[in-house]
Amino acid sequence: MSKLPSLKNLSYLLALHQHQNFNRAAQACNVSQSTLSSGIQNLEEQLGCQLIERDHKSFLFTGMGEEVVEQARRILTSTEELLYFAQSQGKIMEGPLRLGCIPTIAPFLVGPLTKQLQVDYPKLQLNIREDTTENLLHLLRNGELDVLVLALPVDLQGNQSYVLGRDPFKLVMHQSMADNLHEPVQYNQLPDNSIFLLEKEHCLTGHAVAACELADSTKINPFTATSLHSLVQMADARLGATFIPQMAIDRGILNGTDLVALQPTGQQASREIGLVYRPTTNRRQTFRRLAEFIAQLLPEPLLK
Amino acid sequence: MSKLPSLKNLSYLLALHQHQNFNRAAQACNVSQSTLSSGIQNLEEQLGCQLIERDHKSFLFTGMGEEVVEQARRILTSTEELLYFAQSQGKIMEGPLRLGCIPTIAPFLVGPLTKQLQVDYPKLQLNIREDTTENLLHLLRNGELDVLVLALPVDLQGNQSYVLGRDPFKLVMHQSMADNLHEPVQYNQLPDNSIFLLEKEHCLTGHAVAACELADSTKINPFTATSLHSLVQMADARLGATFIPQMAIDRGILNGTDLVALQPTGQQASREIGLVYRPTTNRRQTFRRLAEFIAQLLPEPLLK
DNA sequence: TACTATAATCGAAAATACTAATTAAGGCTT
DNA sequence: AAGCCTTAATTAGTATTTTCGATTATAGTA
Repeated sequence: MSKLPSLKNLSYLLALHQHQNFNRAAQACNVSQSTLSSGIQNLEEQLGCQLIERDHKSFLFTGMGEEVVEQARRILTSTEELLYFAQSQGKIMEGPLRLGCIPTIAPFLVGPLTKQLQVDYPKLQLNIREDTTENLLHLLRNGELDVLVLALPVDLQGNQSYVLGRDPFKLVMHQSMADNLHEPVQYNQLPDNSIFLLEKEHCLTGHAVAACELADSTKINPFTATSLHSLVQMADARLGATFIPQMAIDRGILNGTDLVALQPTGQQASREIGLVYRPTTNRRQTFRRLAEFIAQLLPEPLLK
Repeated sequence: MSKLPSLKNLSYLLALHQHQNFNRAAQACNVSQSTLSSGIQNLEEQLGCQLIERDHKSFLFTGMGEEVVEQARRILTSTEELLYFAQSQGKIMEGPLRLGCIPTIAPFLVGPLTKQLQVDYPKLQLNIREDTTENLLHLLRNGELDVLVLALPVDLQGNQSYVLGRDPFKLVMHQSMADNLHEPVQYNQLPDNSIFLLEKEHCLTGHAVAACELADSTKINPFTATSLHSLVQMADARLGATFIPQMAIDRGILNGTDLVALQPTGQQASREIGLVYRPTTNRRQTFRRLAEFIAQLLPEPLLK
């Protein structure tokens, strides 16, 4: 059996991939440029294949190089997790935890979550990153985040998940608009272009349309908002109606407005909230505990 | 960030876990006992926790030690895969491939499979291990096998799978027993204790009973067989009837007997055959190709 | 008590990793 | 086109780490 590549050299390769420059990568690794350079050459020799195409001025990762980077990232992430796990002596609710959350959940979950975690698990250092589903999944893969709170269903790309609970959608509109409507609201009672949604980057848009069975796209206004708060303001300005998740309403997003929340059409007019983690993790116990913890903060907990 | 443990030291730990003896483990690693000993101590220091409890005469892995071993195994397997992948230059159908297969599939698949692989991919070195589902899954986890052919459904324990196709069950009995039966056979026409099955270690037993909707357990003879060939012989000796998969029949398991194969009851009286692999693998392309390859050898291919 | 087997320790030797300085080449500015 | 800047590779010397063989310490066994 040939000798295994060293983690050190693999980390050099990752740094080089990230910085695309030997000097900066070397700096990031706290070694000299020559060390990194020879480390990479070493690796190429051990793996018996070319990872980067060099020219005297610059270089380019080969296809094989890119694939090795991918796999190396997973190996290093696993090793870091092992180190962390051992060092924390199996204390599952202590130390840093990097959590990613989508923008249509974060503002309404993070407050109560951090507050309650502080009470129950004061040694847990929660680090939260808010971004789109797609970006969060990328960061999870790269080992830059440990766990995500997403709205399901979504292509988990090989990751695993716990289903935490459901979050009902409400059809929100100005009081004056709601007068002659019956619940659940039939959308054909609404004028064309009267429903406002978020930009399509937000998974909430698709989930709401599907869950609330809004088949008639002529009701949807082509102008999109960038946040739930914008949607609320637009509805309050009597521009039209919109879908708002119960979580946001519970956290008072409609306070100080003249908006009402009506039951929309749809067998199960709600989205599912899930906790997503790498299949290779060794922090399942932590995530399980966290899942139970978050579930109890949702409008309709499903877990446990 | 603390320094990562070295792969070498992790492999020392694995060897020690396997051999439960410093000298033998060191021999297996081709290093001296002192090297291995200090490697382990080094690892404990880096991880900041005790992995083995020592007494001057012997030692014992701690709970943490066992968990670290588990995770280390995964890391080393990934790294070996990376090495193998790079060294084979992405040639997906070359080199060694360790395949596990259950005993109710292997004898009827391996022959045609190796023969045809030899023609299409002569550089692929297929290494086959026959064992129960449970044992095979264990070997897959430990990185001692690369891929499994199993009958589904089964608890994949976090592994991933391709569904290859279906393999119908037939109710096999002596010609003289079949005379006054109509297909699909109603089991209440059969005497008590007249259906013979395999030992319960074989997943075929459960799959056949479920797929063929054999609800009445009084029909099942408590005496169990250890192989399909035994079942066939018992049926040929007019002891009773049994379920035999189509794959086995196609490969001539009934040749030279006076047995007939009847259609059993059941909406879908068949088992599913799947190819199972680790979620962390980087040989998906190989497995995908192999899956397509195996599928075409099944009675009812589903893939592609 | 001598003998065997075990794992830890120690010091020297060997292998490896690292650095600073230098080289070589391409692109940019003047 | 000359000079300068940036880039990655190379070189040679140094520092660090790894490894080994020998030894020690301990416990069980004949």
